Amino acid sequence: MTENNDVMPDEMLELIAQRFRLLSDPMRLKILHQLQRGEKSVTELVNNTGASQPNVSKHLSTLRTHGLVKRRQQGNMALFSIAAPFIFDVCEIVCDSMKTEWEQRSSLLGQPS
Amino acid sequence: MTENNDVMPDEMLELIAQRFRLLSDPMRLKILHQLQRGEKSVTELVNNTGASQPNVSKHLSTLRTHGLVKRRQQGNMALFSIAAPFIFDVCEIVCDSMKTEWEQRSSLLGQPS
DNA sequence: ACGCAGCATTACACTGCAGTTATATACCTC
DNA sequence: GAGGTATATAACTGCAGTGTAATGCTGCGT
Repeated sequence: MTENNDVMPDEMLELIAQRFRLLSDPMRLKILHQLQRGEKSVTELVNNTGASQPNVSKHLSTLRTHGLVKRRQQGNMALFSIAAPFIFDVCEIVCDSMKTEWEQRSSLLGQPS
Repeated sequence: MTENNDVMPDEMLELIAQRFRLLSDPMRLKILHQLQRGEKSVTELVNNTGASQPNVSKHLSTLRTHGLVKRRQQGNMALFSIAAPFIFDVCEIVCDSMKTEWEQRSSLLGQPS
């Protein structure tokens, strides 16, 4: 049997999973959240996130490789900014879902049957 | 300095990242995609995904632990279904983003400057 | 030219997690 | 209750990816 009801090749699933994986790290989310407020240099991100400089650079590198951020060189420093606004849409949905579930839990606890 | 501009505690980032991490595995996406078409038993999922039974069970277990699917026992078998519809919203956004980027690439290639 | 600040890259240790094998548990049928 | 089916769990292995320390590179100021 193993009917694979087509409509969704494994290759596609890999790509989608990869994109989610990029968002599955707290430090990367922190960096993206900082960038949401506009272009920032590496040093600024280091200061605002509390991570080490190599760490931030590495995250920015992978984010850029996968097209989530873009880089602009200005004199001595590198300025990064968001390249894929869809990020914030998915984050908002996830946040909302957490909020909703939390409210459901507390309302259930609030009025015991 | 290290101004942490509040508005987004690390604990929250951990939770969000965790949720994305659940969606960052192709096999789990495959399972969820199967469940999108309705309640399924473990054996059905095993057949439709091609994964081993322990593997599917384990994924279902973690998905359930984090509230993404729910379980209903019926006689001999366990029926699983989606518990967090928001999943498909975020997947749709990600898919759309990939599609958009792909079209941009191909349109750039299509009309060389 | 020299020294320094900003950033990237390398090599490496450590951790987490997916998948497998083997085994345990529950239920159904005869 | 014996045997088979459906699912869960445990222990283990291997790999991928995160963080760090050390080093390299580039452009700026003096």
